Amino acid sequence: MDAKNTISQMRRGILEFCIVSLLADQEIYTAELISRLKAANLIVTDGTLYPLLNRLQKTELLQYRWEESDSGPPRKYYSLTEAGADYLQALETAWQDITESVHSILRGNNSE
Amino acid sequence: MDAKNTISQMRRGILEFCIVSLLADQEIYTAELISRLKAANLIVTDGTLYPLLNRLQKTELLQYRWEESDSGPPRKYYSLTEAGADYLQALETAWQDITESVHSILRGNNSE
DNA sequence: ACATGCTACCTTGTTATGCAAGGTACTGTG
DNA sequence: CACAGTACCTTGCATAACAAGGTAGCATGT
Repeated sequence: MDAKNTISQMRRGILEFCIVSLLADQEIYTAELISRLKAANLIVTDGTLYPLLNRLQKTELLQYRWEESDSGPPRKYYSLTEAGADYLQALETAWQDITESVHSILRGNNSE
Repeated sequence: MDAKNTISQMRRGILEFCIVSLLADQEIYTAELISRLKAANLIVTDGTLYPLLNRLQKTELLQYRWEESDSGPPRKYYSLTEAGADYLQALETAWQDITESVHSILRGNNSE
């Protein structure tokens, strides 16, 4: 239970990074995002994603367009704005910095 | 400001992982932990660390002993308990899983 | 003896995120 | 026209990092 907690917490922010990455090259709607993330072992509920997507759209990092579906109500297909593409680059840099920090700590621990 | 926010959020949980890693082989007290983390580009304030260390100690993942200092009040030197060592292993696995998830998303994005 | 500064430990209030649970609305089917 | 399925969204909770502020031990200088 303790480990589970921190392992969830490790995902904070990373989820946003993954979503922005997935939207880099394609328009995706929410349910598809969820199954993409699930395929990468990142289990998320729609109650997590909708607020996140709305927040990113309100800050103009994401945009969407409605598209009708063959099997139900219309869907919001999201994509990156230009600012969103810049943001993705910043997140990629941040991710590299963090992994490097973690690795330097793991390395430092064994050698020192 | 937006990017800064998520980049901070990316560190959630990772900080705990780093601390447990640093304590794997040595006894360290708080100020030393902070400078070790700073050396790895993970800036943290003591207001973040003290609650974290107390929490880990209350859940019996960390233990401490008092040691007097030449230049001021005594210090709490922390180290891992046996449960803490197991916890570290769980965190290492979780970290590997997460980095793999992120990489699979980054890769998948370029190829698909 | 005492004031001052430094170090170390700790607490409180704020903000933000992920999640569970619950709710609304559109679409197709019998 | 009821019903199931899909898609979108909101509310309340728990947790973590942080800023700011507080207490107390120790050394130094007068």
